[in-house]
Amino acid sequence: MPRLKQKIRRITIKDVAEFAGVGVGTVSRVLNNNPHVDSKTRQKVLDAIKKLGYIPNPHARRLSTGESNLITVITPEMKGDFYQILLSAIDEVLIKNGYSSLLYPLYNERKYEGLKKSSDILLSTDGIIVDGVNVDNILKGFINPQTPVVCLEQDSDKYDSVIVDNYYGGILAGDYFSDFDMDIFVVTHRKSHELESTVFDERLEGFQESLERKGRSIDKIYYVPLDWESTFEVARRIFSRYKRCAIFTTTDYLAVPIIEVARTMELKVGKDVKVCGFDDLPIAQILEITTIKQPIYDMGKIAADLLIKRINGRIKEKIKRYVLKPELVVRST
Amino acid sequence: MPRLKQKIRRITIKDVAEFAGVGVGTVSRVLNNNPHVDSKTRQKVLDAIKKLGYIPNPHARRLSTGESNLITVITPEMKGDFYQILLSAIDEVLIKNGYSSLLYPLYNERKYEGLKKSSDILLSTDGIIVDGVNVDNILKGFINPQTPVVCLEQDSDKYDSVIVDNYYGGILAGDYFSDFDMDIFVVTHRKSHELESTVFDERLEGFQESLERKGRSIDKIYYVPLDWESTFEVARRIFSRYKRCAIFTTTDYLAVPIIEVARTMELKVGKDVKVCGFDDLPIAQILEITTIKQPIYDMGKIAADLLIKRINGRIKEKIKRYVLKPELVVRST
DNA sequence: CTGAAAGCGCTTACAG
DNA sequence: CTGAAAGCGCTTACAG
Repeated sequence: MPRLKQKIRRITIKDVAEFAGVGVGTVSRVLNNNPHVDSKTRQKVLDAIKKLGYIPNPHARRLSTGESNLITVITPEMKGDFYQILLSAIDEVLIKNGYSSLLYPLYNERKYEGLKKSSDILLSTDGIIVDGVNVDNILKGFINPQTPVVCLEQDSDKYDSVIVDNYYGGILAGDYFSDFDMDIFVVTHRKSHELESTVFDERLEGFQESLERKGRSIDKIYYVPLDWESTFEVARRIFSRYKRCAIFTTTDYLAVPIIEVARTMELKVGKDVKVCGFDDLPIAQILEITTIKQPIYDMGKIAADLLIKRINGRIKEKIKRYVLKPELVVRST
Repeated sequence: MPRLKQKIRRITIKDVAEFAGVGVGTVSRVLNNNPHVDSKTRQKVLDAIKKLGYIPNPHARRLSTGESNLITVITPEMKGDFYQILLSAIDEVLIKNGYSSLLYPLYNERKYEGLKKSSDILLSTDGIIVDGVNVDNILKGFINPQTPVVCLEQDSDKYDSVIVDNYYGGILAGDYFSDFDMDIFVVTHRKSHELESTVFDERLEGFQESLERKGRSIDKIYYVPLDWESTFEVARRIFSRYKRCAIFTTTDYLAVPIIEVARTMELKVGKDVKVCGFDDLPIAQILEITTIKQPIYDMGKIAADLLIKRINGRIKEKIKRYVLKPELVVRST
């Protein structure tokens, strides 16, 4: 005889059934919009629910059905427009299929540890989408082997993956820049932490490779943290010496301060100063930045679709792998 | 006889018990680190768990205990350092008390609707922290009346709240500026959406009030969206006319582009151009921006502490209300 | 269309 | 220290 510890008794489906004078099964059917319920009975139940202020217990439902209708979405961070778009795309697909997303951004070291420790969150969902970070370390042994996982922006030989050909994107930028008769600089970010993405390096490599093929080379690479403070400094340093140059930034995010400094210094951006970013973030569209467009929305959509299909067992193949191609979008910079 | 739909059978506590030759109760005790288990028995169980690859089912646990050890954290968005700090502070308290946070950022309209509709997420947690957005609309009727709620940066006459005196912060900035013998401008953001915060207006009001008391007034208010693109434009417009002025931005975030433009135009920031922000974000510390410091970390910590205490029934009062005072931090701008 | 009942996988007071 | 069993609040196949 457990549970003597006096808890506040919640209103349950049983209370509703009693009040409405029906069986619990009928209440459950009403709750689940089962059409095989007489409309009068349905109304009685609905009234009882309202009267008693009944609120269903999702845990009981999940235990009973074996499904949570929840999807865990793990991201390395959550700042910036990129994730806004990605998550919107994912949410759209999930909602359409009756799922909700459970966001788990690893915005600090502790959050990462927390994931390893209290895998409770991962265990309670029907599927997992992991962006950017290497999952095999994190998930191994913590989740049910049956739980489907889709990797985004990260290769995996264990799970499905949706990746973007960042190297190819770099090539595109390099091909575009190789015609310019000016010094070529790169402003990029160097991975400084296990959890950070390697995409910047891949983009840089492609860029370098393309230039070499065309007999050109990078005149200088500036490494900056992923923030604007430092990039402003770099931009001022560059433009105090060079009034004419081409700059490739491995993300649009870093292009912004550069363009702003150039404009403030009254340099002709798009003519004397060429800038090409990467990602095609909303800010690149607003500021009309030439960029390598990454299909962020598609990435999210494809990943979510894939996961849903896996959950429903609608995929036969062992492991699926999507490689999306970025494209050059020439705008005014 | 339900559940004929052939599901992949999970390994359960029962399998482990059988394999280890003990009762399920004992397995449960091992799982929950109950000290009253013989160390040999414990080892047998542990071996069985490993052998079978057993993974506990959190839904069953939650149904049984009536607790989820989960806290929902609702924020109006998730961009920027502010939330990083706030969430870190909250997480720290939660983890210490054995809880995990479930992040629910309302980063778009759909997400907001989703919250109203699928209240599943809210229903499954032991408590809720809501930042910025007005909760009464959202939560009314959706959550258990027993579920404790703490409002952050938002007053409530229904729930506990932790707020910052933004008006007073504006006063502080006004008092500071009133001595400067130069034109005074404000760059701020106007609430354009139900979900946006009203803190900027409160700060502006305090600022205005203080200046009036000192016989001064704002020469011009610039309203911008909460992004840097527009703020750059505004900054260039201001500095093309005024080489000497004092600018109050209702958040540090907006101070950054202003300072950068001023510096790039080689104006003397801190001497000819005075800038005071609000929040004391990390960026304000890095760029040494004078600001009105908001105790972000404390806000999160106090809110989380309060919620935990509520959950544990350690608070008698009907409604608790904390009002934190911001303070002026004079740095180099 | 509807009710009674089994079962989902745990926890825990009880009785050894 | 340990096992048997009740109970958490749902869903659903079964038999009307």
